[in-house]
Amino acid sequence: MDKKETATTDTTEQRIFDAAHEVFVQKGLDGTKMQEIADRAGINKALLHYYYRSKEKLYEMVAKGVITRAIPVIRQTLESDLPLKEKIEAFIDFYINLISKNTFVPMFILGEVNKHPQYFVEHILPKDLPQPQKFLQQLEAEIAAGHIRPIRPEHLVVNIVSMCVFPFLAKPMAAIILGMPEEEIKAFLLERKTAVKDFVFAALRPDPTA
Amino acid sequence: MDKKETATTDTTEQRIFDAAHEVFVQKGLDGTKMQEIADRAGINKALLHYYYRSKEKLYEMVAKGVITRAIPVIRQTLESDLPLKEKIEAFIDFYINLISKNTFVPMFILGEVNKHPQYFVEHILPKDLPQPQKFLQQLEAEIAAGHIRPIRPEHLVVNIVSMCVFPFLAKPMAAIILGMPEEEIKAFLLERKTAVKDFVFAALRPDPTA
DNA sequence: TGCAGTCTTAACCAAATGGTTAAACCACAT
DNA sequence: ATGTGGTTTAACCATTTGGTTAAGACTGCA
Repeated sequence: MDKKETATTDTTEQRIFDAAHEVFVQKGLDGTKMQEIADRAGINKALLHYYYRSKEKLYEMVAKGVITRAIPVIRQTLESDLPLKEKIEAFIDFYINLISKNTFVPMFILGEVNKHPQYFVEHILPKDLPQPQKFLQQLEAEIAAGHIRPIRPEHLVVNIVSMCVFPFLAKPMAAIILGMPEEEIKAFLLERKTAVKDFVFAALRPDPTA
Repeated sequence: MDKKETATTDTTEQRIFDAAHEVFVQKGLDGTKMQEIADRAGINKALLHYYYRSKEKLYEMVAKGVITRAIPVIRQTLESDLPLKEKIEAFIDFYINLISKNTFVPMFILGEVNKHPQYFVEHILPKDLPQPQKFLQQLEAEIAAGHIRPIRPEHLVVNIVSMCVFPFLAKPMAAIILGMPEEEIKAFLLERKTAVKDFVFAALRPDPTA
């Protein structure tokens, strides 16, 4: 019997998982010490190995948890039948809401992807990723109909994701460079929900000569 | 006499610095082992401490080097007297050129900023950062003159930087999600020089009813 | 050639780190 | 009360890690 199948709230196993999630997400695989997870979970370090066998396996479970929590909603957003404009709005809302509630997560994912790309692709990323094809096709149809300005669809997707995610990544530096105190930068980041939509739709307006 | 003042090309000290730069930029402070730097520099590990005294001091010098190499050009771009459109173009060109030649650097900077924000601000970031005020004022003047569509200047700056930097950060994942092989993703990233400009200027067009 | 200063090496050190072990503890069933 | 299986503990282990040390090698100068 696999021990992990019996996990319920507030068991030792779950407490370890929650603590590990917090620490791994902040400090990544290399920066996380097992003793720190144990301290945070309020347990003896040997239990980490009793329940999860190794640091790497614990990390793998945590990382998979982080990724698989986002996947269904990304998939729903990308693959739904909503009209394009509403889909873009839903996508932006989703991304900014998700990240503002889990501010360490994007940095964690990107950090680990860049540090251990092979490992991440083979062990953490699910095989059935959401496919942007439907979204891209919708975009192409709107361009062909002259409703929006021509743009290579991949660039639009990358632009939107960039503008949603990066400001959270760069928050400490942005606060300094833009001269914003903590409360102000927080408000600024939430304001980006409307700012990004506004910018994207402004960019997508057809040329007046078209 | 401060040993570091005598550094010239291909001395042991410089070889250590170059090796440390490569490893720190890829693996960050936590993930970097001193033996690895020594191996890469082809020297005995004790020399790391002889020349740089500690891991932290070596890291500090490398990180400062990374930051200070970019600052003068960012400052020139932001604070120059170029017209706004040309300034935006120069900024985008600069950022994408810089990053495509140092693909690990943005991840390094963001990683370290997020992991050790206090330390980074106090020890690595120079006190005299480039000020975006002139750029922001130019933008406000153009908005007031009706030449460009109203946008909160900070959002525009953040949008531009986001679209320049993030795609390089997310390259491994983007390649998978967009189904692009290595050569194609490279070309795609360089293509973003024109794509980002195009998008930004499209977004800044005044509304036809204005 | 000798000397002093600098550079380099190999061995060593103490602490940290991920992991192991055996015994104690706990709950439940007989 | 005893046995059993599962959980937890404290001590321990081997390796890794950043750093130190002392001796040898090298260089430049008188």
